Amino acid sequence: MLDIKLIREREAEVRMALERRGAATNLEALLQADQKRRRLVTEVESLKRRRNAASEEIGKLKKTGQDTAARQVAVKAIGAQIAALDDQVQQMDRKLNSLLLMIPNMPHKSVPDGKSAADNQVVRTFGEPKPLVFKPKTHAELGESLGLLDFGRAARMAGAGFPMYVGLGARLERALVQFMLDLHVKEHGYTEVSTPFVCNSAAMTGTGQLPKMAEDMYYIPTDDLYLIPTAEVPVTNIYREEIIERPLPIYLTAYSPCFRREAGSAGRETRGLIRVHQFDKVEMVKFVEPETSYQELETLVANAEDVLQRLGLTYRVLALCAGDISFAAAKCYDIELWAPGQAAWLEVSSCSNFESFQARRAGIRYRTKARKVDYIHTLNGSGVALARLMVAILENGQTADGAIILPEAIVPYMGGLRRLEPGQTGTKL
RNA sequence: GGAGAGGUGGCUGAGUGGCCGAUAGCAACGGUUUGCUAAACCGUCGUACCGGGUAAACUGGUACCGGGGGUUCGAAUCCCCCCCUCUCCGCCA
Repeated sequence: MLDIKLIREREAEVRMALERRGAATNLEALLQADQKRRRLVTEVESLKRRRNAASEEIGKLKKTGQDTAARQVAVKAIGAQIAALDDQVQQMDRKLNSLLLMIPNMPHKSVPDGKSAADNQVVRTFGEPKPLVFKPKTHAELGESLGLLDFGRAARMAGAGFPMYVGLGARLERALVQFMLDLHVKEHGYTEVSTPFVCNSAAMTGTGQLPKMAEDMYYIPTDDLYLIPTAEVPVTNIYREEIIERPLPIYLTAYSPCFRREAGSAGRETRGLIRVHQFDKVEMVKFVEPETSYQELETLVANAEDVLQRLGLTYRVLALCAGDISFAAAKCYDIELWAPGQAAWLEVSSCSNFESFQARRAGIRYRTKARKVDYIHTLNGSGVALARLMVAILENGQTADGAIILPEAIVPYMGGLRRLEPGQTGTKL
């Protein structure tokens, strides 16, 4: 969330930044609640001061054996006033907090103007979409014909949108996870963590999934827990309500499955692996000092790009416009892979700098060089998302005779296997 | 799931109604001393919010001893509910 003091003191600036998002935000109600809260707090605290002094006095008098009944009655009356005011303060706190939680982050000044995805800017492209000399198949066709994927049986147990990988398909999925984690750990300086795949509402609020995205998550009422939509949630919340005393920056990476209800997207991209309710992902999360967070964003993107470059895939990097960046982000780059079977670019990574937005919600702070406490900056990026990566590998690697040539970098993780051939992969279920 | 024990500042650990925002030790930070690493000694050493002050330094106040309620003139301390940790039992990959 945003700093209430910032909104209070630089309202116009905040309003202008939020308007760039196209978000209708009601700062007036917020500022009113803030003002009222402060007035109440000042009032109730001065009453508490009086009560404390009077109670102390009573204690002293009692020690010397004097009668304090009259004083006690008087203090009790103050207590009643305090209780009433405390109640109001609590109400204002709740109101202010709930308003504050609904306000998105301010886009950084380097974020391009724009209303929608159409206004995003291509920052760079790596490789170029190669025209295939034959009519490319989709990954769904390839996956089913090679026995790598089984959508039908998976749907029978869990419904549409829950894919199943089979035989070498399952192995390739696992190999890619392993490859990416190794790369980030050994070459990019990340520490691997393996976290819970469910989180409570406090954690979800901390990273910004709640309250706005509740409908997009799988929820387990019995335990009051949510399935994570991304490892960003558990990994960022590792330091929830802490003042980090260890040296910064901290780089963490994690594999996790991701669960998304994709509410409101029924009927869109329902075939294959493009939009699914469950997919695997390797996530990168950074905790950094505020002064460095924009440099850190660039290296974060570079780390994600490195995965794709080593796999020899064609991709482009987009700087999202102010109208398209996510709720919690101040700046965001998307990376999209070229998928010839779809004849489309597929988002496989989203790298964001949240500045102190998540840190403020989650209470993640650090000690500055002057030994003051301040909110840290958090960043995260996919490094990268698996289902769509699988799409790109299958569709780009396909040959005229229906085989798949695997990227060189993944061969060691596949036990030396270079090609997926029709018939060869054939674990028939 | 059942029974018991416990949750106090970065850590260890005192504190069972007012003299406690909290003893002590360790760690950390600043300094003194010593020929270095080290040690010794002195000092500093929680966070949030409200107010004063220049959005600094500093300063007045309020709150916080797992979380939430309650009793009381007054709660870390008493009562209730919840969460978590540990031990034993049960169940189980």
